[in-house]
Formats: sequence, C-alpha cells, structure tokens
Amino acid sequence: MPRATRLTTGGARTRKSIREAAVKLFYEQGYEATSLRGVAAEVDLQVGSLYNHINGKEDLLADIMISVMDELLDSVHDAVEAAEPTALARYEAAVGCHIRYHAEHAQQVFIGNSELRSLNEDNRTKVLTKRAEYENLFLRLVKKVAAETGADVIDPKIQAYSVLAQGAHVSSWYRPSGPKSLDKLVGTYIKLAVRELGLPAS
Amino acid sequence: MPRATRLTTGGARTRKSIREAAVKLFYEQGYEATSLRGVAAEVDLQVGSLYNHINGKEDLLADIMISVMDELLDSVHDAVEAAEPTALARYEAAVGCHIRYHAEHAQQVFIGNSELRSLNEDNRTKVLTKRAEYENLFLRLVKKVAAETGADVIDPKIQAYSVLAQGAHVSSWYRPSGPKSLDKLVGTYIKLAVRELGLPAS
DNA sequence: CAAAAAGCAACGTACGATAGTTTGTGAGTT
DNA sequence: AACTCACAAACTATCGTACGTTGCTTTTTG
Repeated sequence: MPRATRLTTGGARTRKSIREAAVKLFYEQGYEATSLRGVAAEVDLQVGSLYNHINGKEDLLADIMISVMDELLDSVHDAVEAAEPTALARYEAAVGCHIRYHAEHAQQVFIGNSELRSLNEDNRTKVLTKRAEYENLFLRLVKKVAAETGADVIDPKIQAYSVLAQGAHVSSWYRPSGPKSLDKLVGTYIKLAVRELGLPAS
Repeated sequence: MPRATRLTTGGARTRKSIREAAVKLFYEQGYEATSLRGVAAEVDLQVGSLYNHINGKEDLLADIMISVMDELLDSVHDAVEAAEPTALARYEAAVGCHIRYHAEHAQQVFIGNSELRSLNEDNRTKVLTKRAEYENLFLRLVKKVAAETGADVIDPKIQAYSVLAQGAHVSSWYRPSGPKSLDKLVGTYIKLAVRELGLPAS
C-alpha cells in the first residue's frame, strides 16, 4: 500500500498547512519539545515528506518568527499612518494595534517571544533587528507625544517597554472565548498607556 | 584511574551546585534544550552521578519553579506587611518588591514564566496554584486602593496583569550592568503603576 | 584505640527511545 | 518524458535513566 491518494487541495497548500501545524505545536509544546514527526502527523504526512517543503526544523521556526515580526511592523505602521495626525492619536493607534495583534495572533507572537534561543545566530540576528526596529517605533512615538503635549514622561524607554510587555502578556492568556470583547480590552490597554504618560484620559 | 579526589567543598554543597548550574543552563538554553550531561559538566561530574542528588530532570525543574514562586510570594507578602498601613503604600511596596525580585532573580523567574509546559500535571498544578495566589494578591491590593482612595480603576484584573507583565518583561532584559540603578528602575515602575490607577504621583 | 562494617557519592558503561535528516523508489500529474 | 511529491526505511546523534563498581568517610564494634 504505497501511498494515499493525493489530497484534493493540491500540493500548493501543503507548505502552508505545515506552517500552521508547526505554529500550533510550537505554541502548545514549545519548539524543542515538538518533533517533526508530530508536525507530519498533524498534516497527515510521513516525516521525510516534510522535506519536500521545508529545509529543516529550524527553518520552519525562523520563517514563523520572521514573518510574524514583519506582519507586526506593517500592521502598526499602517495603523499609525491611518490615525489622526496628532502624536497622541498616533500613539494610541499604535498601542491599540499592538494589543489587538497580540490577541489575534497569540500563538505566533508567543512563539516569537519565547523561542529566540532556538535560532542560530543568523536568524536570531534577523529577528532581533526587526524587534529593535519595533521597539524604536514605540520609543519615537512616546517621545513625540512628550514633545507635542508636554507630558511628563518619566522614562521613554521604560514607557515603551511597558507597552511591549503588555502585548507579550496578552498573547499568553488571551482567548477569544473570554468574557471581555476584544475592542473593550484594547480600549482598556490604550487608556492605561495614556495614563502612564501622565496625561488625563482623552 | 577510578576517580578524582573528592572536592574540598564536601558533598553537601553538591546538590546546590547542581541546582545553580541547572538554573543557568535552563535560562540560557531552555529546559528541553538542556541536557543533564551539560548540567553535569557544569559541576564537574559524570551524568550518572547527578542521580545521587536528584530524582530526575523534571524534578530539578519543578524544584526550581516551585521554590521561586514560594520566595516571590514570601517577599511580596513581607514587603506589604512592612509598609505603611495605607492601601496605596502597601500596593507600592508590592509593586516595588515584585519588580526588584524579577530583576534580581531574572534567571529563576524567567524559567518560572517560560517552562510551565515542561512540567507534568502534578507539578504544573502546584505552580499554577501558587501563581494564581500571587495574582490574587495583587488583585486584592488594587481593589483596596480603589476602595480607599476612590481611584478610577478601569479594570482591576487588567491592572494587576499589567504589573505582572512588567515583571516578566524586566526579567527578560534586566542586567545588573545596565546604565540605570535598580532603585531608580523600581521607582519608575512604581510611578507607572500608580499612574495607571488614575492617581496623581505621590 | 584500632579494626570492621556501613554509607555516601562518583565513576564508567549500557540501554532503550526518540530525534532530525537523507535517500532511493514509485505513483500521479502535466 | 519530465516533474512533483509522498512513501518507507535507514542513519547517526543524543537524550534521560539505570546499573554495578570503587574508594573515601563515618560509625560501630571488640
């Protein structure tokens, strides 16, 4: 019994299915604890067959981590551009997008925040570069708000870190089935971020 | 050549050395990626010799995670007791202790926050119970501050989460060699936490 | 006080399991 | 005929753990 009939979805979707299975398992079990055999089983393949679509286990992880950072950067960038042109409105948009993305893509983001160690130096550098870029984006926004509103920002870097930390944390507990609506949640975090700047709620 | 001369430190310290080596390696590489052979090499032992002191790899992790939660709970509890008896002062003391502990024990805390998945159900439940207790401690403090000061707390749970998230984040980047003094850092985070409550800086 | 017994802790080796990856083959598609 | 892709099997490496042995240290005993 040499093989199963080809899936009707065709072969082009297989690569994406593998990635999705990897995201799920990396999230649930961690990268190191996840075996490619487990990934293969999730997409109904044999282990070796994966290698028709991926270059190896770590490539799979690197792909996920790099593309999530790209998406995150793009999302926040777009949100900032679309906001009213005041520094505060742009900051609020960034924070809101940040939290929303971390809730909606909790699994990918969680992997991105916890599996840096498993990357080789090349890939780790790539991810860290994007991450630094992301941090700087928020840092600049905080400073602009301070400059434009005269807000008493205690420490811009800690301020930015604070927002990033909330996102990482959200990605570790948020479930769509929770009691609060996502919009309300995002609104709460925006208010907290604004308060932290020493500004009255808008 | 049957054996090396016994170390002058004696055997009583060995168990502690093993734990410290494990903390270091689990922090640097993650639990799954760390081999007991690596731990043994770190303390100049053969793999098998570890089993004179530990029951197994997971026991080592569980010990670390459980005792860090106990220490954390005790520390914050003590700090709260020692503070002035106003709700705000007690909350500030808790936040300060929380951040300080996460900076000073960054490695242990980081392990505690990232290796839950690697525990079996029994040990995971133990840790999760302590963690829930810790969260509740902050939640109660937030509510008391709100009741006592009339602060406009938007969402007590998110408020508590926010503080917890800052701690976890601090443990991922803080290094004693950094530019800011720990006291200053702790002070900054306390101010942010108070601002989040909608109160003016004290 | 000295000799014998008991315990402790490290040694080195081995085992069974599982990991990531490679490879040759062949069926299905274009 | 050329190409794609899944299969099954094998390979090498490494893992956690168990075991019997060895020698040092401490306690018990005569």
